[in-house]
Amino acid sequence: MDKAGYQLTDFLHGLSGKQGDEIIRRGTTRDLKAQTVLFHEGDPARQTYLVLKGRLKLGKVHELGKEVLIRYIGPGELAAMITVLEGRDYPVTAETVGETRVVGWDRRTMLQIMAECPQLSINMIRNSMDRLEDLQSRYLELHAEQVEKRIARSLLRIMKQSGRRSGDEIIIDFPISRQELADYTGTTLYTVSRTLSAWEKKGWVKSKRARIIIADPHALVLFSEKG
Amino acid sequence: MDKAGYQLTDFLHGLSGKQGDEIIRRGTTRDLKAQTVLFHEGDPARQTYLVLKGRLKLGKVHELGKEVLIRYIGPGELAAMITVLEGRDYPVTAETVGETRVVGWDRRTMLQIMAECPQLSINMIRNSMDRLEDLQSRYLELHAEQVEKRIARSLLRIMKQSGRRSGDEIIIDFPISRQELADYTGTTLYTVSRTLSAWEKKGWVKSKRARIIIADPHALVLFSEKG
DNA sequence: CGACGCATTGACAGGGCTCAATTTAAGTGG
DNA sequence: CCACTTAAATTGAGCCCTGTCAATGCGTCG
Repeated sequence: MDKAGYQLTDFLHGLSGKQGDEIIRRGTTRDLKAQTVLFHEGDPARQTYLVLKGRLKLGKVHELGKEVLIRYIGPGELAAMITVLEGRDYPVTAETVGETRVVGWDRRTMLQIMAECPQLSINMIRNSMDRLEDLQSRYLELHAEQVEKRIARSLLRIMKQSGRRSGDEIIIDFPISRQELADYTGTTLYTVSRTLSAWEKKGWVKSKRARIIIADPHALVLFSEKG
Repeated sequence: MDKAGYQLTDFLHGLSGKQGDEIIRRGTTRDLKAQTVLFHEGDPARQTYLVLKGRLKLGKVHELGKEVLIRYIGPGELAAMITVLEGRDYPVTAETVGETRVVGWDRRTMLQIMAECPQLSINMIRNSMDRLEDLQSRYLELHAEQVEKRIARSLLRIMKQSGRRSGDEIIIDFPISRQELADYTGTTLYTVSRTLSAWEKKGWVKSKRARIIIADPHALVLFSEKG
């Protein structure tokens, strides 16, 4: 959506095309189907992944059932840097959303590349600081804000990250279920469902099964900020 | 407490003493009194701080009153890296706990140092990944766990970070009020007070005004893990 | 000693989670 | 193209956890 924000978190930002190509060549590119699970079962090795196309859904599970959705990782962003730096498992689950292409590097290669190209380290810090800030805000909201407001903010956040404008409306262009929105917001699918129903009556959103269209972004923003 | 964990997050880890001294010399060392507020009012400039002694309390405020405590920053850790990398304000509040000594670098100096010494970037990434993971866990807990368990986990977390052993007991060796523990846990001081009172009857903790002693760490761990 | 801030405790209400029952929509195979 | 299956979404009812408010107690410091 926003090209500037994009490049800000882009792993390869600030490099020449040649350097970037070389770095990507040294990793293993893989095309993944929707709902492929990474990091755990079926994943060959501990690698750090760069998303080229599609989207990774990072989550964290508690005791059977309870789950939170940490973040969606879009093109240009890295996942599982921790495996490289600490050499241990990354304690989150990852699943692809839609057709996804990633590049993976193993620990040794990644450390080599970082040593050769300091700019990458800087980019990684920026990106992890951004994520930290994002999570800090959501942490605060989870404690301080009522569910409906939080749902609004979640929608807006996802919209900013992966929205596609169509006239006055904004379409979230990947499938997201009530359950997932609930996990992202920190609530239950029931509450999400009720809330979206209410908003649909007000004309703020339209939704089909796992598809959400924000019909009146302005109203949502107002609601999320004052209520 | 744990020297290994310490070095892991140490900004200067992996450098020779000489290099470290030189880097610190290029910043501005300052001694701060308890409850000095950083980052905002009274803070001369946007700087990145390294804590040498004492402790910084990072928080984030919502609308009047509501506040969450993001993290305590101990010796060897950095705060406000974002100001260096993005050149903008760091959206959290910081306050010193007890007598504290910090070194501050401005944006330009910091970038120079990083360029000269890539190891620092690596350390910064490690540290921010650790924090990210910590916050992810707390985010999950805030959503999935009941208050009492969360309070237990908060206490244990703080204990690990700043506990001092004394026989079987562990003393948290800086003053922490009910309100602060509540902000850290994501609850209210009333609930914290009730819970601590109950635990005191069970002999799990002892507490005086703003001082907490964990009398039976084992029981607390068991409780936090099962219930 | 008085005053202020921190802590305790009780009573109460309500937001939102839980559980259960339907309805709707999307696949699937004949 | 239609029955059939399965997953997602809706909606209602009830209740419990925990936040809110108010009153009181207690330790510390000027």
